[in-house]
Amino acid sequence: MPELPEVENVVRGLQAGILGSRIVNVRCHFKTTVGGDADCFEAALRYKTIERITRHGKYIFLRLIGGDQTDGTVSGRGLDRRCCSVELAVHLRMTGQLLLVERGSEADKHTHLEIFFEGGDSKIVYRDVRKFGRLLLLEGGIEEFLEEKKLGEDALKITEAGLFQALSRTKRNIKATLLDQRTIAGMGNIYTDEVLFREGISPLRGASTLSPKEIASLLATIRKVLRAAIAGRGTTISDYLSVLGRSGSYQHELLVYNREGLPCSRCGTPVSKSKVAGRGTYFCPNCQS
DNA sequence: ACTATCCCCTGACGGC
DNA sequence: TGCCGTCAGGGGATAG
Repeated sequence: MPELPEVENVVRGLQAGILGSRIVNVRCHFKTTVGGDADCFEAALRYKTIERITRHGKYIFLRLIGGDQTDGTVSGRGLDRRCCSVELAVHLRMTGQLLLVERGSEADKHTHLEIFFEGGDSKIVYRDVRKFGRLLLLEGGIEEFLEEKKLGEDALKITEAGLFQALSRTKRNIKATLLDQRTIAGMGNIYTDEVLFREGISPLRGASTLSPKEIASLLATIRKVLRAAIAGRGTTISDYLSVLGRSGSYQHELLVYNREGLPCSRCGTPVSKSKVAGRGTYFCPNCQS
């Protein structure tokens, strides 16, 4: 399940692989992935150039410019380029993958989209076993989209003051609050459990009961864990792969997630699993309170 | 406004 | 071997 570190690795892979490339063809095999109208989506992408690739939380944004011409020149030369740029927002949800593969490789039954580029011998494919992921063309800009979704600050950018404010105004527990993308964007089930374990905080603890000191420590750990996971090329439990098809390595660094019944690395008590905020939640009943 | 629950979707897995 | 139920979970929709 791609969370911030996995998405960041995908962004870096895309930047290395397709930044500046011009799209010459798009094939959509499952229209729900692109919001329902495959023809419209394909036409909107065709002949555009990928100018910028960014991320906010678990969303990837590709800025596309140009298009509407087949002769290779950037349209609107001498005009305001912004008038023909569009943002493509991508959310991988649970099992989505963006892969850079050989142009001639066959699309399997889980490949929902193929994007072909000018020159070169590769293409980008979007695969998604469970079909939860979406690729969405934004009418407005990124800022407008973030506002509409009410997304919180990115987990690597939020300040102590910002996190304090977000945690103090809810009656929910800390796990549900950190998972809520409107509070802080980028945390998912795995990294939330890991961070709370490292902080010795029970997932059931009320978010608003954390002291400023605890919040400062929590944020430092959020940053530390996310950065280490990015450096470890993400966590591969079942589906996550980099753009080049490579597994992550951070699953080997996990201290509680997926470790039900195994001894806590700090005190030896068996790691518990229960359902919190509707998610399978791993924690040490002795170390976290 | 806030919170909890259901739903989407497929593959893996356990029980019989 | 195969059938069936359950689980996994991000986020949108809906209900309370």
